[in-house]
Amino acid sequence: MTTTTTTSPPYHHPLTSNLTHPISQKSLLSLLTTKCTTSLPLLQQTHALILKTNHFHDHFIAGSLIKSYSNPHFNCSTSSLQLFHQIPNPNVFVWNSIIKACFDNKNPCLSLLLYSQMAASNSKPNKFTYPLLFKACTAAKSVHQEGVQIHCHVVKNGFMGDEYVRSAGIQMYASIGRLIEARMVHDFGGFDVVCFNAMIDGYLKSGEIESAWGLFDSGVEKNVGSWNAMVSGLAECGMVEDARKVFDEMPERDEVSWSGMIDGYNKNGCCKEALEVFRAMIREKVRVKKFVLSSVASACANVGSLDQGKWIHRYARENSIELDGVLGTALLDMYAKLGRLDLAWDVFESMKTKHVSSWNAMIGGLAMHGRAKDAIELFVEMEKQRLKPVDITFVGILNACAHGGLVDVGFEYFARMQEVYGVEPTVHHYGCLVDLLGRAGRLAEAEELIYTMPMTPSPAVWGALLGACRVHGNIEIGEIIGKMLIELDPKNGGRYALLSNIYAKAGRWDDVKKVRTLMKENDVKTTTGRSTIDLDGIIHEFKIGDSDHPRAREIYEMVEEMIVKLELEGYVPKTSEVLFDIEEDEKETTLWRHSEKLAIAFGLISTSPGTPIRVTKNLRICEDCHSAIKVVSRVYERDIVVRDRLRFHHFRNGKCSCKDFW
DNA sequence: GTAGGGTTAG
Repeated sequence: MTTTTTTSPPYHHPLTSNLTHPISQKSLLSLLTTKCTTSLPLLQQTHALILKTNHFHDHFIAGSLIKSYSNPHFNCSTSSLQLFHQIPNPNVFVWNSIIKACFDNKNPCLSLLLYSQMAASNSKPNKFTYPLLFKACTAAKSVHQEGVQIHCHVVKNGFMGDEYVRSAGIQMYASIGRLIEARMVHDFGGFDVVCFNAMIDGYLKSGEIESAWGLFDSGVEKNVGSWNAMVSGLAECGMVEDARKVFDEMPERDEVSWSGMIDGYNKNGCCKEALEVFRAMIREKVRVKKFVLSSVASACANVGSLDQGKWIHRYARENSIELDGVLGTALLDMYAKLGRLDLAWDVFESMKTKHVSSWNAMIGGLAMHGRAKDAIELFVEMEKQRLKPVDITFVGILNACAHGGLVDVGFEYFARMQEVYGVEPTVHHYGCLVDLLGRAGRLAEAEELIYTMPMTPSPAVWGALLGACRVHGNIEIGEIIGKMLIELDPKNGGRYALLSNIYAKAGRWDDVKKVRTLMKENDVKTTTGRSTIDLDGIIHEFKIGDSDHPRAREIYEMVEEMIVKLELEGYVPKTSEVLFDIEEDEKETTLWRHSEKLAIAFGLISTSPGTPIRVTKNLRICEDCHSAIKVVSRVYERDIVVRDRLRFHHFRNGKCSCKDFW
């Protein structure tokens, strides 16, 4: 590279300015695949360098450049297309690169269109082209049309012998439940383990568990991938115990097996088990890579384990595992969910590569803590950086507005989302709006919105209104919706609980009883309320009326003490929070056995005065616990942070950060 | 010379 002139400043490329010899293809490629994957400006400079050094006509360089620009987090896939159009007579590698670029940027239809142009050009597709096309058909939901055609092309052009081509074909057909076609592709030619694994995966994704077992036990030679497919697939079907059995019986395990098992537990809400598997993984000295760490961070977030979460973070640091867009996001989300917005923010700031999801997680985290204004400020910053917010970003913003009572601002953002960013509102966004109006007590408008929204309201949307009816004591609307919701979603225990609460609040105990009978008839399993508290890395879990804890006696003694102290302070139990009709004094006892109160009592006796107490609850916090904890925070002079299913409550000196608005 | 895991919402 010739760089220096004496008069004007030299052309200065930060990565290669000290090169004295002409730059080679190899070093350009190495730039593209390392430094340029995290920085758009560096990529643009490298692009300039490629043009300047006359390497652009090299198809391999040009294709790689397309690939670099197609990195979804740069959000500039148009650059890939523009580049592509500047390449005369692209070869198959260039075609494959642009087809993949479109696919990676969520434009699979364009991938298919480009394929038809490719077919008309001099370049013939190769074995790398077809797997991409099958995936594009899956994503474009056009398996029946283009998918079948491409399958024909594969046969005609003689690529059915390639196991990766067939494997992608199997996945494509299985994705829409066309298992017969998938099986035909699988059975083509001789046995191949790649296709075998894809077929197992396809069966399990379609819920055909018996068929998956049949194939798995058919006596052919399996590899780790086959066992892995069973582990993840079974867990995905909700059969996490069976997945565990397969995992235990595996002849050998690789990193995918371990992370599959951890994810499997996570997805089934068994976060404690997920963490146990992770600890076993460490014990067995399996090399931990960042893939696993992000799952584990998410498990820590769900189980409420701050100490373990910090351990993960430290582990990453000590093992030089970079906080990339995904792991960083998982960690910051974890800290936010563990009540440590400060640490979440540190991670967010330190991330070199922030994905849109990282911003989403940070905005969502602020929303969860009731920091509506900060969430909006961060969104504005995101706009300044010309990042394109997505649907989830607006879910976060609308939630922030709902929890902060900013009704008008919420609606402004809802409009902005469509007009400025072209994001189509989903049923989730409407759910947020209903929540927004409902919390603010504007129930009639919320109801009106449900009737006029452009899609069928999901049970969650009705649930938001029902929740609002409960908080604002609107029995008329609440009763109608409650009944309808139960009809719509008869297995969801939470719905019965809400309706029952509404009746109880109105003192209609006969109706409360009816709800209970209906629940029995419909054989509904309610989710047991569970509260956890993390003490020195050990998770203590409490259910309602729990007496399993080794210090149960002391805990209940503490509860007795709390009752006396709180009642002196004028606290009155909210007995309408009890689900069923029992005697009034019994109701109070039941309230005092709520899991969050037990956890706090345990926290009070096990930590020194002044230490903040952090409790995580799997359901929404009940109104009675909320008002009791406010008083506890004042009487015992403790900061108490309760995370419930939806948000954080920071109690201090008799007040809660949610301003009783949740 | 090109593939395959992980995060955010619900």
